[in-house]
Amino acid sequence: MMESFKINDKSFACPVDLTLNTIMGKWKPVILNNLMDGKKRYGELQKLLPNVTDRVLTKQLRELETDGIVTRKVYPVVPPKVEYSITDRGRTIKPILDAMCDWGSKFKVD
Amino acid sequence: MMESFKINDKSFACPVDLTLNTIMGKWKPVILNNLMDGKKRYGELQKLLPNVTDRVLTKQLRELETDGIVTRKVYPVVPPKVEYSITDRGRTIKPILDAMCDWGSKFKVD
DNA sequence: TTATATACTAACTAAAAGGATAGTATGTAG
DNA sequence: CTACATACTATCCTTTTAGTTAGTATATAA
Repeated sequence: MMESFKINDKSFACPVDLTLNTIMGKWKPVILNNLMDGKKRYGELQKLLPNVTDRVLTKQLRELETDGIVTRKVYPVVPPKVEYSITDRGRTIKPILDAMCDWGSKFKVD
Repeated sequence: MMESFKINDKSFACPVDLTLNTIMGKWKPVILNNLMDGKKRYGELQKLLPNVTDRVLTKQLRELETDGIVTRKVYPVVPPKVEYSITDRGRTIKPILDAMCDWGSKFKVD
């Protein structure tokens, strides 16, 4: 049988593919970088990422949640209050983000 | 003025975005991993990646070439012979691929 | 009673990425 | 003269991803 890599029911033949699939998404790296500094409410994330729409922000957060990278904590209050934080698994992604940051930084201009 | 990161005329506000944009593409990581072992002819890559079509393989190779990650050497013979190899810049991506490989490997199942 | 704040959801559109299939160019071997 | 090998290119289609705009729920404050 062929070896495979699984994260919440999605299967990949190659570990790199699994990783890319998990942390890709136009806004996921920024979201993660922000959450590395501590938990954030939905509205805070909105302000930190002014160019992402609600629909997309929510979607990326849900995917990260499904993959066990972030947790979503809902407070039963009105108006609603929801906090997002990074999980332990999520923290293990940091070396990758750092490596990507280092590589990309070599292309800085003025 | 805002800082930015540029790779062949594409601008990014964040180094991670530049990196993702450069190495993303469904087949780029595999292509790169294969080229790390040494140059390959087009037909060899085709055999190594049996699930990618010509159109897409060519496209990914061209993008990698444009970004200075691989070089394309054409021999003026018939039938054609073209060799792809990784550049020095391309080799610097290895730590990222390795980090992604390590992370994804934690999700291995039987 | 009305407005407010917050975190969404719905319906739709647009753009990007990837895939399928078929075809092209041409020196050389037979 | 014909077939062959190789590395593509051209069309068209499907899927995936992202973006736009508008709307919802509801305890509380005024």
